[in-house]
Order: sequence, then C-alpha cells, then structure tokens
Amino acid sequence: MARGNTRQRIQDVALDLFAEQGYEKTSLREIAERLDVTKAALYYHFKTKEDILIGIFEDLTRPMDELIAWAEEQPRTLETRQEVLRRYQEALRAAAPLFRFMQENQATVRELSVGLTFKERMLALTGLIREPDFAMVDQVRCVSAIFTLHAGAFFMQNIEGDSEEKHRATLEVALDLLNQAHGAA
Amino acid sequence: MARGNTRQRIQDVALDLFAEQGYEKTSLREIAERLDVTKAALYYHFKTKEDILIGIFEDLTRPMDELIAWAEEQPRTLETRQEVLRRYQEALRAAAPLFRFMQENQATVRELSVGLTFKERMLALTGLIREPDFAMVDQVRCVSAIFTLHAGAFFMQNIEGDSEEKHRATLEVALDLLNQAHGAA
Amino acid sequence: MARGNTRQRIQDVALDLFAEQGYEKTSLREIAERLDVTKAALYYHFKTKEDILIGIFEDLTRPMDELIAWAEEQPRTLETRQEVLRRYQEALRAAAPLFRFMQENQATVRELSVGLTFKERMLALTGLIREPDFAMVDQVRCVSAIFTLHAGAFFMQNIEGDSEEKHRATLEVALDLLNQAHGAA
Amino acid sequence: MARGNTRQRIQDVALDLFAEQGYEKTSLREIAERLDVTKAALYYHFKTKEDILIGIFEDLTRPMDELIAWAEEQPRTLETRQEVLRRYQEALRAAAPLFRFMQENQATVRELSVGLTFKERMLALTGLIREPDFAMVDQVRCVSAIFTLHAGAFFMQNIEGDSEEKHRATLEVALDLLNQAHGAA
DNA sequence: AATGAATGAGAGTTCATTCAT
DNA sequence: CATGAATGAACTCTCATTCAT
Repeated sequence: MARGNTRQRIQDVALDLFAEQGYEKTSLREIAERLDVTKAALYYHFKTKEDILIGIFEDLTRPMDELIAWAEEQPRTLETRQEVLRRYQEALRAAAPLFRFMQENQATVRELSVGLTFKERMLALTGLIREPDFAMVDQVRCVSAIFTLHAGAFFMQNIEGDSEEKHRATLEVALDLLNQAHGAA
Repeated sequence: MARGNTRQRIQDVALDLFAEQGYEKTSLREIAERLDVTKAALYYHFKTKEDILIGIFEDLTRPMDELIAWAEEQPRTLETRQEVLRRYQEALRAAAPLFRFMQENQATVRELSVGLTFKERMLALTGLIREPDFAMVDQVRCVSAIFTLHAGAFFMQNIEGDSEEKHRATLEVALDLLNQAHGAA
Repeated sequence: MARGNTRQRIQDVALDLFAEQGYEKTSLREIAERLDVTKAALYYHFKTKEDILIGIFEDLTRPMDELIAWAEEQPRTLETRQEVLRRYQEALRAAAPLFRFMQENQATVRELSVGLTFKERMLALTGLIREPDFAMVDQVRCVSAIFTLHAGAFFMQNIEGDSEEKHRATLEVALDLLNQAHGAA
Repeated sequence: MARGNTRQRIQDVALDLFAEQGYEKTSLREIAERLDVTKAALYYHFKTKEDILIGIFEDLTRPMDELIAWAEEQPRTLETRQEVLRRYQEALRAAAPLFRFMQENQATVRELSVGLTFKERMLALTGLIREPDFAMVDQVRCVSAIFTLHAGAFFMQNIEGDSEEKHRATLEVALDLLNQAHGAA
C-alpha cells in the first residue's frame, strides 16, 4: 500500500508487459488489472498510453543519451572508443528490459513520438565509433563491435555459461574488433 | 484485373505493410483497400489474419530452414561453417523484407504459431557455428559472426557506400571472426 | 457418387445439422463441407438457405397436414379422436428428426415463411381433439394427451426401457386421457 | 436516466428479445438500441453475449434448482411428489418468460455453458416423480404429469378461458396422472 | 487519488448470396 | 451440375479514452 509511487509502479508493470507481449498487444486493462486499480486511475497519472511509454523511455534512455553526449565531447581516439564500448555495455546491462523492448518492438517504437528512435541512437553511436575514411571492412568491424555487445546482452542469455564470464568475453571480442579496425589504419 | 494471383498479391501487400507499420498496427481493412478488394475477399484466401503471415513465412523462411537442415548433415568443420555464413548472407539478401520484419517485430512474431521463431532459428544456426568446448571468447566470436551478417543486411543500409562493397566487407568480417575462433583452438 | 439425388442429400444433411445445432448456427459452409461440394453448389438446388428448410418441411409435415385434413372431415366422435392419436403417434415416429427440430427451434421457425407453424398445427390438432363445452379439466386432458405423445417421442428416449414397449405405453396413456375426458361428459 | 440498474435493465430487455426472436437472431446492437446505450456499454456489464444469458438463467432457474434439491431430501412418497408438482407449477409461473425461452430455444441453449440444460433439469425432475419399478405405463403417466404442467403454462394460453381456472385444471390433471400411477402399484 | 459507467471507433471474423465460367 | 472468386452487411468483441463524482 505504499503511496505516492503509483506512477512508478505503473511504469514498472507496463514495461514488463510491453517487453513480454509488445506494446500494441498490451492493453491498459491488463496493466490496470495487474496493479489492482482501474483503467481510469492510469489516466490520473498519464495522459495517454503512449505517455506511459514515453515516461519509461525518458528514465531509461538517459544513460545512452548521456553516453553519446559525453563521447561527442571527447577526442575521437581509440581510447575514447574503447571507453564508449565499456560504458555502452554497462548501459545495456542497467536497462536491459528497455533495450530488449526497443529491439523487439522497433516497428512500433518507430511511429511513436519518443524522441530519437533506437535506430537513430544506434547510428549516432556507430558514428562515434567508426571513422568514415577507414576501409569499408574496418567500418564493418566497428559496427560489428556494437552489435556484438547487443548479441551479448540479448542473445547470449540462451547459451549456457557463467553470466559474468560471458559478459567479459563479449566485451573482449568487441574491443578486439575495434582494435583490429584501428590497427589496420 | 489479373486473376488467379490474388493470394500472392495479398501476401505481397501484407508483407509490405507489416514491415512498414508492424503486424498489429496493420489492419485487414488497410490490406484490402490497397488491393481494392473487400476484407471478406481476404478471408476467401486465408482463414485468419495470422494465416496471411504464416503463408508469408512459409514461403520465405524455407531457405533458412533448408540451410540449417543442410548444415546439420555436413561435418562440423571450419569449411562447412564458412559455407554456412556465405549461404546465410544470401538467404538474408533474398528474403530481406521478411527478415527485417522478423527482427523488428520479434515481440509479435514470438506469440504466433509460425513454426520456429526467429530466435529458435538463430539458436539453431549459432549452434551449428560455434563449438561448445571452445573458449567462451571464441564462442562469442562465432555468434558475433552471425550478428555481423545481420548488421550488414539491416543496419549498414544506413551507412553510405557501395552496396556490393558493403556486402563483401560484411562477409569478410564475419569469416574473419569465424577463422579467429577456430585458429585459437 | 450417385447423381441426381444431390437435392435430397442436401436436405438430409441439412436436417441433421439443423436438428443438432439449430438452424441459425448451421452455416451453408458446414452443409457444403459435409457433402464435399461448394457452397455455390447449394444454390443450384435451392434459392436460399430458408428454401432448404422449406423443402424439408414440405416433405415431412405433409403427413401431419393430411392427418388434420382427414380428421376435419370425420365426425367429431371419440373413435375419430382415438384414431387421430394413433395416427399422430405414427407421424411423429416417421418424421422424428423434423419434429424434434421444430420443437427445439420454435423461436426460429416461427419467423420463417414455412406455412403453418408448429404451434398452429398443434392448435389445429388440439382443436380437433377437445370439445369446447367440456369442463376445463377435460379440455386439459385432451391437450395433455397430445403432449403425452410428444413426451413419448422426444423425452422418453432418455429413459431406459424397450423402445416398442415405451411406444405402446405412451399411446395407452394418451388414449386413457382422452377416454377420461369423454367419459366425464 | 435511472442509474445503477443498467445491469438489470440489460437482462430484462435481453430476455424479452431472446424470447421473442431467439438468442442468435438477437444482436447486441438491438439490445443496446432498445436501452439507448452503446454496444460497448453492454460489455462493461457483461463479458460476453453468452454471459448476459447466463446471468438471466442464474437468476431465474434458481427456483427450479431449489425445488429439485428440496425434493431430493424428501421421502419418495406420493405426498412429496404431489408437492413437487404444485411447486413446479409455481416455478413455471414465476419464470414464465425464461421457461418459454428455454423451451423454444433448446437447440441454442443446449450448446451454452449455462449449467444444467433444460433437458437435464427435466430428467432430474422426472427422476424424482417416477418410480423405476413401476409398470411402464405408470412411468409414462408420471412423465406426462410434468408435461401437462408445461402444456398448461405455455400452450393453454392459446385456448380461451379464465386464466386461474386453466391453472387449477392443469394442476388437477397432473395430480390425477400421478395418483393413477401410484394407485396402480 | 481514484472509480464507475459509458462511448466511438475500429478490429477480426462469418455469413448468405451472386455470377461469370 | 458445379466451382472459384468475391461482396456487403452484419456480427461479437476490444480498445483507448472521457468525465462526473
């Protein structure tokens, strides 16, 4: 019966359901039922269904936006880029459900007025990592480094092995790709 | 007024719209209007909305399933795996809209009785590529090789450069990852 | 593959389904599927769905209508009435599925342009059996005699016992009621 | 604009229409229009169309179920049975529209998950009235007693005469049949 | 801070029916 | 004698949203 945190609880439950079933397939009725309130109560806290999602995004994409903003102010060196990968992996880890949701519901999220889309953020990120005058093969390596982190965050769950070990191995491969790209230059 | 090909036309239009807007957000009314037939006509050709999607899947995932089936009968050698990567890249290219749809609508597709899901196919594929007793870092490399092909197929479109060149570079990086994984053993 | 009897086969299958599920809940698709023809084929033989039902009725209610017509020309004696009960029981037996259908779908049949309704025929029949200047109690007995035959035809199936024996007992009770009504006068 | 009784008003209007036109032929649009609300309003009060019917049944078949329950605890004597007939006639009278609906829509009701069906209740009732080791002719008399009450309730309306008088006469004939069945033993 | 009652729009689906072939 | 393809109207049902209380 904690009070005053209903807004937060709505977002938590909503993200769970959105991630599990998708945004469109999740109805406000469902969210309300899980919270044991009425649908109308949701409208006290959020103006629309989309607003619930926007609220979630704002809380959870901030780390990623901050990372992009930070990187944009750093020198475009290998060291910076290594640090970007490290920080990005942490961001993925911290907001795993949201990232999973964003990846699995791109088609939906694309239409929403939710600021930058997943793809746009990804473009910004890869733009920071890769160097336009690298050979194409090395640009691919840079992009691949990012996707490797994603694979590590979302797909590697399905593969047996210690979670921490997979985490470290993933980062190692990503850094390796980055280093190869830079080494070739 | 071409006749006899309505079924195919429905699938084509549907895939376009599904890919563009997502499965749930695309209504049968929309599909019907674009084809200039009534909703009921769709039901002459498909039993349900889901059936339309299933029809599309059956046509387009066959290459991927055949690839998996083929690979399962080959010796688990580096050469086989290289060939898997090559063929997979071709499959991705041939059924690009569907793969894009699958990736961007995983949340939706997951609930559909559409045979193997995207994830299951991916698991099968990575299962063929990686060797369970490799070091974790090399297993990640194998998985990453597959994801690199995906990145090449879907994400690299957003990066300037000649299409064929990107295609070759993508394959090169993927093969490279595979070779590194095997070289380490 | 008998030919030329398709019309009859449609009626047979339709009556089966109508009796089992009701008229409204039985679709032409269902009828067609059971016959392994297309819906359109039904329209070669019958102008509308209602026409199928009308066709069935015409074939099967004729005995009942003939019985009423016959009785109307007979003297209004006890003997005539006994004979009416006997013949009615035979009619019920001969067209059991139709009568069952009529009883269980009165609400539907009532709206159809199917000549006299079940209720109207029943009224005609009881009008022949009862004498308006009998005491009310004896009029009830006459009506009850008819309903007893119905009970025998439709409800007594659910009670264990030899079918022929139930048949005879039913008639006996009905005749008994009739006799009591007349005896009291 | 009376409020708070919408649920009840829906059931009332629905039963009227169901009885008049049958369950299937009555659309929610019709019910809603007659109440001057939208279709969606019906769904605020009932989960499905069937639920409306179930609600009606629960309210109105309770007397019949209570009667059966009561009778099952009484000694299986003639007196009990006489009382069953008396009470059943009252139950029929109290829930006349529902009983009429049940009789005229058996085909529909049979498929609904509406607890015991009409037929099952009838079987329970006749099971209480008749004695399995009676002669068949006397078992028929017992069943006929029940059907006589039905005839009295639904069919006798069509016959001229004072309503109360018909009511009494109907009960008398039913009791008579019961007594004859027991007297013969 | 939240509810009860309702709405308007639209969804997917089914049906009887038509007609050129 | 029958089919393949299609339609128009209706259906049940769900959803996001509103608002007086």
